[in-house]
Amino acid sequence: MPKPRVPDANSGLSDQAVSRAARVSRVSRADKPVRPDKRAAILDAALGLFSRFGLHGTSIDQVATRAEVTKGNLLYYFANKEELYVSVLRDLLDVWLAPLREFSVDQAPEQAIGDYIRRKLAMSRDRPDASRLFCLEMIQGAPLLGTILDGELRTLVEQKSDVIRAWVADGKLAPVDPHHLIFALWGTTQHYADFAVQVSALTGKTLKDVAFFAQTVENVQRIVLQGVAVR
Amino acid sequence: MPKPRVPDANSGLSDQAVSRAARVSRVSRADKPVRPDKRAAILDAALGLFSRFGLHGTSIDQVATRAEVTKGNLLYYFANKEELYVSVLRDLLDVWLAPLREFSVDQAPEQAIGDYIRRKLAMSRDRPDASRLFCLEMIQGAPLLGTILDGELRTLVEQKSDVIRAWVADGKLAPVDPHHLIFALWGTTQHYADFAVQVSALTGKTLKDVAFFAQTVENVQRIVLQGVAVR
DNA sequence: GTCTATAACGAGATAGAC
DNA sequence: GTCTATCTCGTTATAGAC
Repeated sequence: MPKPRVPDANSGLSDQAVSRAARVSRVSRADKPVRPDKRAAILDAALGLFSRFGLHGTSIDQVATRAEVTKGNLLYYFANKEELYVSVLRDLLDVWLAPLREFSVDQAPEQAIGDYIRRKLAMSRDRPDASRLFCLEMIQGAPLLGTILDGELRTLVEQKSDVIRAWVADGKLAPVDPHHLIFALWGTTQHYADFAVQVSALTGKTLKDVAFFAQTVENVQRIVLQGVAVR
Repeated sequence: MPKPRVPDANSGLSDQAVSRAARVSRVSRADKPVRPDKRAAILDAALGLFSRFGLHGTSIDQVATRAEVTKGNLLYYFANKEELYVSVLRDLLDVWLAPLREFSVDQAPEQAIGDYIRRKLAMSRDRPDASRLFCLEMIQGAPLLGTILDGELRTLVEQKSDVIRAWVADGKLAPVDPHHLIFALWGTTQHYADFAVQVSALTGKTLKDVAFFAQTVENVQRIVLQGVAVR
């Protein structure tokens, strides 16, 4: 039996690489949801589940159900479960690395670092699933991301580290090790995505809350910026 | 065949919740490793696997093999997989909360925060498995830890938050929101455990490396302490 | 308490009709 | 391209001998 689905309007979430326009299903005529391409719907459903329950905690059937396709159909698009998982990961890599790529050399250090914090926190707010998925990968030793990420990320990090080193040399920044500064930036910002449950349990708030988001940006910026400022 | 188990004195596991004397297997006569109690061996093996691959990524058989018991025997000690998992979690809770418990009211803020950073980083070094396991739990929405942790942790955090608030009120600390400061402390320190693969991929070092550990403590302390110092 | 054997089930993947 | 049916295997959990 065919199942009628509730249309569900697309409340435009627009701008930024951070957004996820392709995710939302649109309505064609009356009741039948139309997905531009089913592949994207599957990837999207998979992301949502993998990022919470991991590869083994998620069944193909669950993904299929969520994507509103059958298991058989899913396996027409993706040869097997692992291929699906890796596809999700690879598709997400650019989004994931975007904030660091934008880490600007041309700005003053406080500006560059402050902006980076804001972007990363926006990522934690808009794409917590991405954050969680990469976190899960890391915890397991990045078996499937290993090589892909290692080379690309390493290069990127070394680039940005050079910038930071230059700032320190120019006396524009307190003498911090670039790697540790970057880890601190990652740690403080990703925490709000990966430990969102804990954050909301303790504060009663979510980054979706506009005021709380602003307050978070402000606090993280204050701590880190003052932490690396020249006295 | 019944196997003779050496009673084996409990060589006091002494200092710090952070150490893990019970893990190491010892040799009795010639070649046979003797475990004080099998239950502990199972819990230990389970922790190692669960903290990497999660509940669903780990099979009972793998745990049994690692603990050097049979699957059947394991299920004599723990009724089912989930009970084993929860036992691991519960046994670890005190260890996990220890650093925050020691967060001292009697010290000066810089001292208290600096010490806390050191203790948390020592935890990331000595018990990365604990850190990873709780991280996995959080990512999944803490389904099994939820109530246990929520109440206890919440109380503890509120206590410490009051201390921080008092410091701020007394002008001993820059005006930071206690919650965000605590999140920053957690994020920066736990990152070295949960993302250890990434850290070692980018720096070539581990917290086990004495010099790197010292350097890490120093950098994190510098950033955070200067970040919350009164100007 | 500890073992082996096996029942019972879930999930990944394939086959083949439409 | 999409579906249903089915094969197959790994895993959980139980039964029962020792």
